[in-house]
Amino acid sequence: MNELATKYSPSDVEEKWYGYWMEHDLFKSVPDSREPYTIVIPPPNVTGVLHMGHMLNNTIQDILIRRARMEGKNALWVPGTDHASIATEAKVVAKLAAEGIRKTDLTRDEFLKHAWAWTEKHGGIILEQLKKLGASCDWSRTAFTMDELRSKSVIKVFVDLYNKGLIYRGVRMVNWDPAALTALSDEEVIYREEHSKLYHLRYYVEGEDRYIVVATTRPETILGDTAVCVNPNDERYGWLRGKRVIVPLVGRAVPIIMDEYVEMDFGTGCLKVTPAHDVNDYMLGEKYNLPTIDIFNDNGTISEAGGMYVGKDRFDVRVEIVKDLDAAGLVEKIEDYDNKVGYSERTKVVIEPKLSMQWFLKMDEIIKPALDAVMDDDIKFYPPKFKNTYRHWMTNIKDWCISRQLWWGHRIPAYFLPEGGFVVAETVEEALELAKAKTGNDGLTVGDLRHDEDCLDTWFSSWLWPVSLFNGILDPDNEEIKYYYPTSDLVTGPDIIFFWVARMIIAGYEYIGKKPFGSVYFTGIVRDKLGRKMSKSLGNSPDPLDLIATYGADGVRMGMMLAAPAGNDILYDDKLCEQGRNFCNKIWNAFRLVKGWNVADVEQPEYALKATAWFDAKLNETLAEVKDLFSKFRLSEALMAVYRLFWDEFSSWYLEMIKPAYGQPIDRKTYDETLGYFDVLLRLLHPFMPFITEELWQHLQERKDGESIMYAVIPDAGTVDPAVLSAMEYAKEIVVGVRGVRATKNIAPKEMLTLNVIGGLTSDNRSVIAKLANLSEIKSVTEKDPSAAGFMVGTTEFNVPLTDNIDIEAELAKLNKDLEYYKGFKNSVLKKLGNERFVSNAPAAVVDGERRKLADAETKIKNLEESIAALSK
RNA sequence: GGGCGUUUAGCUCAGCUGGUUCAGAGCAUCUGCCUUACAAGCAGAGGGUCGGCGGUUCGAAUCCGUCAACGCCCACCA
Repeated sequence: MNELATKYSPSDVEEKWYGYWMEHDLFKSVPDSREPYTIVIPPPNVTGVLHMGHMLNNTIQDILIRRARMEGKNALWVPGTDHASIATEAKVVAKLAAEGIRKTDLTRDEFLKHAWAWTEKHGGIILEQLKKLGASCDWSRTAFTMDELRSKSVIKVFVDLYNKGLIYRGVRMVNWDPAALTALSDEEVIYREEHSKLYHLRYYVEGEDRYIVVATTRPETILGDTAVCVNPNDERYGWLRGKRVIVPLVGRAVPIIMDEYVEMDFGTGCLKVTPAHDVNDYMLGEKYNLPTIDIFNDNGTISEAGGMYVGKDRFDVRVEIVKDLDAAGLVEKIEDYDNKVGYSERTKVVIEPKLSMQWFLKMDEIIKPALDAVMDDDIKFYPPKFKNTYRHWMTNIKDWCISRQLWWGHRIPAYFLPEGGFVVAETVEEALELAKAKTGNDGLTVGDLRHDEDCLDTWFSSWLWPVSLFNGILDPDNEEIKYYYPTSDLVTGPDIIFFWVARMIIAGYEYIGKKPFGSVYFTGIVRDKLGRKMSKSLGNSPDPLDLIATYGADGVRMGMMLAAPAGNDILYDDKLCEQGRNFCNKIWNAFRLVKGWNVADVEQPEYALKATAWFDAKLNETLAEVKDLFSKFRLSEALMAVYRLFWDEFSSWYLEMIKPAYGQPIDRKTYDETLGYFDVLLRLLHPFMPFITEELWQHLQERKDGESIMYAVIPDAGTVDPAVLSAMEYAKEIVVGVRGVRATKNIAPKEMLTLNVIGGLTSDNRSVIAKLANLSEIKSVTEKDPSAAGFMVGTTEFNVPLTDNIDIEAELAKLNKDLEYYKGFKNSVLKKLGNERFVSNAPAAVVDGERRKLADAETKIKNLEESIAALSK
């Protein structure tokens, strides 16, 4: 053990201990009599790879899990992956395309075979990456949103909600993704501000030479115009009442309708109405019974119904039609215009509003318990500002479009009947029975039923995650759901608050009648130094595995946590990981130091007794502080508290205080006993830095096979005597004062000095001061030695007699500067105390405080003046 | 167009219901050190009129108003 290298080398250590933890099943949890602490992982996309966001998120979860485990709780972190319907399907389609295979050439089953092959090949890579980070998930429970249990749960829930009348099917205007060829939910549409054009087009009045001008950002949609609308109060257009206008180029005559929906101030005050391709126009169409002309194919090209430009892409047509309109003299003008355009979250193409038959979940009633739970803090959000966001979404919620025109996902359990209509059932056999009952036709066979082609939105399975992981849908009374549910904390990004968090809360109440988790910790977004979100597409994100290789998993974990207050974005910088790595090295070397000591049950010298009494207090103080910070999810502050405890208090101060003379024995308290300082420090650090702490903890004492710091309990804080702490802070200031004299006077640390204390020193820690400042003597004197360099701590003046001549001018200048400062300070206090209203209004304690400040300042001024006088002689 | 949040040292942030020298921490910077655990280190030091303005108060980084900058969320103005 004495041949430890001077630098910590993470790679072998990490592999070794992760293997050890796995081999001994240390991550495993089963229900028992202990209090459970449970986290379900936000399931990453099954074919995804680890990015910086995962890194942050999962580090936090692991810290919480490990800490809970060390508090004696039965800690369970359940891992798993999400089938990510649209994202995965897009990847498979792209892969097939590269091989020259089109999705449309395949049957559903053939396609799914490819998709499963893809999933098996790439699936789970991300989970392996999490292991490198040290994630202490119970891998025996690894779940998948499309495994058998989860799939059955989803189908059962669909049927149940349908039977409750909460799921319905109908033709609605939905967000259509022309690349993925599917409907999307409102949440899957991202709006972006764009610089575009506002085209002013001429619509001639039928049979007249007069025309009106209509402004539009989408000239290609005139192919689907079935009306023009003006505001009935708009005097400019009263004459249009009852007339019809000619759609430019198209030549179709469409009616003028009048509705107050139209803003008179916007554009020209005339609105073209295309009911098939705009949500508002659709409403107008309904209201005025307008025909709808769907001019687009599913892939965004112009359909036969468009009549012109058939088969051409919508954006090409926009350019072309403007040219043609212009040639025909039908363009009044073209203005620059900024508007919001909706894009598909996944495929990044412009969304097309489209009328289609879809499945929806009614939201207005089902959300109620979920809204209350968060508003009443039954589920706590950290930071709480997200309560607002949540409430706003919940109170403006619309029905959830849950069907997708995709194959990779949970197929909707609806079966269409030959005579029209459909039935909904968990299995085709049940569906057949229902169909027979519904139609009265006993001759129906399974072959007569047509299974709905659509599958469900990915989030329709992940919203069940905290429930389905414990089989709470299929078997609501099982031991596991009763023990682990509600889970404790959820750690996730605010970007999926609606997609996932809100919906899990809804499902939790609907299916278990209880909240799914007690607290939600929203992490920030990881950004680069320029403030840009780190992403693969921008190429500004380091590969987390490279970082782990460079800095060690512990170093990276610490680096992430140093900059990650709850809810704040974190600006990533390699410096952070460097700091983490350096800290590992510090811990490593502190261990090398103490391990070299000769321990024995020996009587301790005075300075060591003082040091130990103080560090006891300091340690307990930090234990309490860290516990408090954890309870508030202030993890970066908790880490900083431990960091400073280890580096400053323990290494720089305590170890220097007790450092034995070469070969001298030292007592066991520092490291050679259970719950000795080193042991407790490692325990405190372990949730943040699991690998190095396990490595050193195993070196600390002989351990049994299977024993691990993972289950070493973090002790509760003992009582702290604040007087012990402040006494040592005072002693430290004196030491710093002497060191300052050494630094300015160029005196080597090994040269012993005498310290004169004017008026004498009141301190229990003289022995510690003498040791750390390397003093041969601490002497009480009555006045300053003119050849000494001085400093002041509190109201006491100290000086160090020097053998060399000192620079009297410099010393005087320093003293005078101090004197000026304290005189100014005294004046401001005097002014305050001279203020009648302050003295009569402020609480007595505050006034007393000011009086004390005044007395202190006066003492200091007197001391300084005496020193100056002595020096000036 | 609505709502929310942020603005404190060069950087990232902490400062809870106004009052103990409250203006702090880490990093970075500067100076001196290869002092027998650690140069990925040790010792010491410098650095901010708390975004601007106005108000409440004996007293404001903290409370109120207002302005500015930045960020996020939501919304059907073509």
